[in-house]
Amino acid sequence: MRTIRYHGIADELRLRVSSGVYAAGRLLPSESVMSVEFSVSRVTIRKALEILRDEGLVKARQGFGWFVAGKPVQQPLGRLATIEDQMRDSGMQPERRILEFVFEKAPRDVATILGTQQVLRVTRLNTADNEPFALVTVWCSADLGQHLSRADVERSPFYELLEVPLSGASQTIGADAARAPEAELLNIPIGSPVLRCERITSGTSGQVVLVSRHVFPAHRTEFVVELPFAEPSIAPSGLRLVD
Amino acid sequence: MRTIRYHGIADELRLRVSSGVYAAGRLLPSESVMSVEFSVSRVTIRKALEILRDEGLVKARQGFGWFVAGKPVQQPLGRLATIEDQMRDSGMQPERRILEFVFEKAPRDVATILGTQQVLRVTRLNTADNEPFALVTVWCSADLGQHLSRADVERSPFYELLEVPLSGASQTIGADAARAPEAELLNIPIGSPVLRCERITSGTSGQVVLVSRHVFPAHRTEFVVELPFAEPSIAPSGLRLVD
DNA sequence: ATGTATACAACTATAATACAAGTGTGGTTA
DNA sequence: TAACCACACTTGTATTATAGTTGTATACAT
Repeated sequence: MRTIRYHGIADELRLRVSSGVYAAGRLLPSESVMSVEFSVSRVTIRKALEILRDEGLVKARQGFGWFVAGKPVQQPLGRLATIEDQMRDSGMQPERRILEFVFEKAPRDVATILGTQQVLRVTRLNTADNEPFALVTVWCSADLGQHLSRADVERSPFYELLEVPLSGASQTIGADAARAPEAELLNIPIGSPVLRCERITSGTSGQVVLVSRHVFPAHRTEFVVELPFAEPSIAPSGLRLVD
Repeated sequence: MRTIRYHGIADELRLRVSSGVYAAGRLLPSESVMSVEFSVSRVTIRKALEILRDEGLVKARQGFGWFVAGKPVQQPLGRLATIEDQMRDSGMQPERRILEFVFEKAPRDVATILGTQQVLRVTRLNTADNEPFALVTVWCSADLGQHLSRADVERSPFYELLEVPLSGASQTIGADAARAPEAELLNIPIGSPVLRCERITSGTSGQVVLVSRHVFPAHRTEFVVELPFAEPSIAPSGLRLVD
């Protein structure tokens, strides 16, 4: 299977940036240096860097260099309140009802993400004032889950029960039509639109810890995302920290 | 009865694609390579591949290669960029068709957000590989829009045309059922799920510059949010309840 | 009708190269 | 001391060349 060169290079550079090999605010090696390191032309290196620029990971200044963009991009996203907080603020009573708590063989896609076949699956229904508003399925590896009991997940949020420190997550948001079982549980007509969200939560060492799927009735929920734009961020002048 | 060669080859390739031997979004071996592998001519390989293309399993781009289709376009959030670049990276050919370009009185909600009654409204249809992909309506104040022509917005993304520096945006994502007019334009059945987004883009001095509404067919799009650090919750961040 | 062989056009990614424009540094000059 | 300038180095941009890819057509064999 052929791969496009600069995609692979972008992957490698993304790894270095996110893993801290290239620290925040510091200059990256120049395009020429990198082109020698990867044994490709400067054009190809640029292509890879431009991908990372589009992702907001790095920035460039003509005549100066490429440097790792700071954290400000990530700040506004993290500041958004979670749904439970908002519900409590508006005086609602959030509750969760555990529907299933089983150790089983994971669906293939989940298995490949988690890297394990045997998993613990917990399916729960979140309600607010006795109105269902979210159907959640969480998978984690059977190893991790074997310390948990059904009573545990009924009492506390999942994240508090795991002894693994969590570091980050990737969240995918899409729309879909409600299928029969979930429609019944959520008390909505079959085929009515729902928000479908898949979240992959990773540990500090980068391994995938949790996979969770959420289904929300569309008419009751929406996502809000704050998007920061290219701020005038100028790296301190005269600062060249290439080791 | 003679067995037709390329039917068998198509079966084999279909198997590889659906079983994940050829991962989604990645390139297949070139026609020449495959013709050697199957010991047939390039023409025969093409016939097999064209069968799979008709089935929507793979796509081709001249001078680039064949790649596995089916993966919905993922829009990374957390950066303010056009999705068209993203689509080009995944090997698609994005185009936009301007449906309407009118100066008019804004709907009340848009007028209150923009702070103006007289606005320029541009409605366009984004396509990828001649498949409708997004229905977008953009409003900006008539003052700002009067420098623009229909040809301008046909050629370049809206952001590049405005002389006002942009600072950030707030985006609301929800699901909905497709209504009649948009369903027809997007070539989907009425009532099928769509992603509905409202984006409010602001300038550096905080004033609202653009209001835009986007409608995406659900099966073709999803949004991705990268969260650097896990929120203290399994629930997706940014989700809010609709009043 | 089906498959092979061949040729060529159009397109893509990459390489190699050149030059413009911006930045920091250090030396020179007034 | 302060202003200036030359220089090395950077990114930004454009051009040309090339190998490899799909798109398409034609001739021919089975």
